[in-house]
Amino acid sequence: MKLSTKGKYGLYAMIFLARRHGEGPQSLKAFGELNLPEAYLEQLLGSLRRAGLVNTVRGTQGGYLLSREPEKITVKEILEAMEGPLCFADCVADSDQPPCAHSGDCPARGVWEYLTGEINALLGRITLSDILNQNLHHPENVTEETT
Amino acid sequence: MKLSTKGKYGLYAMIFLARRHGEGPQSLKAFGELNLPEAYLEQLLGSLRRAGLVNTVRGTQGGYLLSREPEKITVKEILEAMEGPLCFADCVADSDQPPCAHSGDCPARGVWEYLTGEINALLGRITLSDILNQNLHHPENVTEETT
DNA sequence: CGTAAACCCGACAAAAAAGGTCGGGATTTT
DNA sequence: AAAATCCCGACCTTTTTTGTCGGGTTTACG
Repeated sequence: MKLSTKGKYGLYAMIFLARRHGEGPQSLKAFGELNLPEAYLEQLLGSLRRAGLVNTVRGTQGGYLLSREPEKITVKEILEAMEGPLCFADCVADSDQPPCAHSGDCPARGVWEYLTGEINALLGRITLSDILNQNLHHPENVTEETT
Repeated sequence: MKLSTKGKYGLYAMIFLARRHGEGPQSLKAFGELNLPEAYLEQLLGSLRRAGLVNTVRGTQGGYLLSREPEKITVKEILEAMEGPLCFADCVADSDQPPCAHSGDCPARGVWEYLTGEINALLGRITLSDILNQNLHHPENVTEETT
């Protein structure tokens, strides 16, 4: 149960851009300080662009910049751009999916849906500016369930 | 961002056992109704046993059974047994891990820690009996963030 | 206008992980 | 002893991940 480097690098790149927000386009070389494979990062930035999270300026002096304010970009969007939508079981995401072993009354289905919803909500609550400000609050609702 | 079949099959198997809880050992063949590759499932059940989640009885009339009551087994334990611990970035799980690109003040680290904690808590709250009873309540703390 | 600095893009490839299969061994009941 | 089971490691195939590479396109600037 781990995140791929795509997701990690993608978030690192976005955090980098958030820090430089307002300072004009950041060239690929500028990302050098992150110590990530440059050619690979270029690909990832392409995905982020196609997902509408970054804008690019071509030509000399060009580079990448956030398409929106850091407080309007969530971790959910970034990870989804890099790794596709969160999906615990195909039968949940894709409606025309096979039997999932126990069609009809599959008892696991509820779990997948629940988890997908909760985790997406969680990821959707965290923005780039929250990260810069280390503003990651624990929602104080964790109702104790210890029998 | 998807779960592997290991995680899925593992949970399916555990739900199956939870349903038959109290009915004695369930042989591998009994799992047949789940329509999963038998030889593969056998492997997975081995992992579940080694993780202490199922007990086995060998010999004729043998099979697998839950090692504890369904309300004492969480989805977290099951998924961890199948896929290893949740880990967004190595630097969080493993303390002697390399630079993670921006050692020192890595701003992403807080996110990984936060997410790991939240998701583990979430998964740890769901038990097999919750699943059988479709008792997946939304913790009513989801503070709306829609600006 | 020419050149250099950038991004853009598709093809390729090595390595790792996923997803199984197989054969035989060990245990236990009957 | 035979049959039903689990146990285990070795092996294999396919897919995904994690990149690399080469060349094309766009644009600022002198």
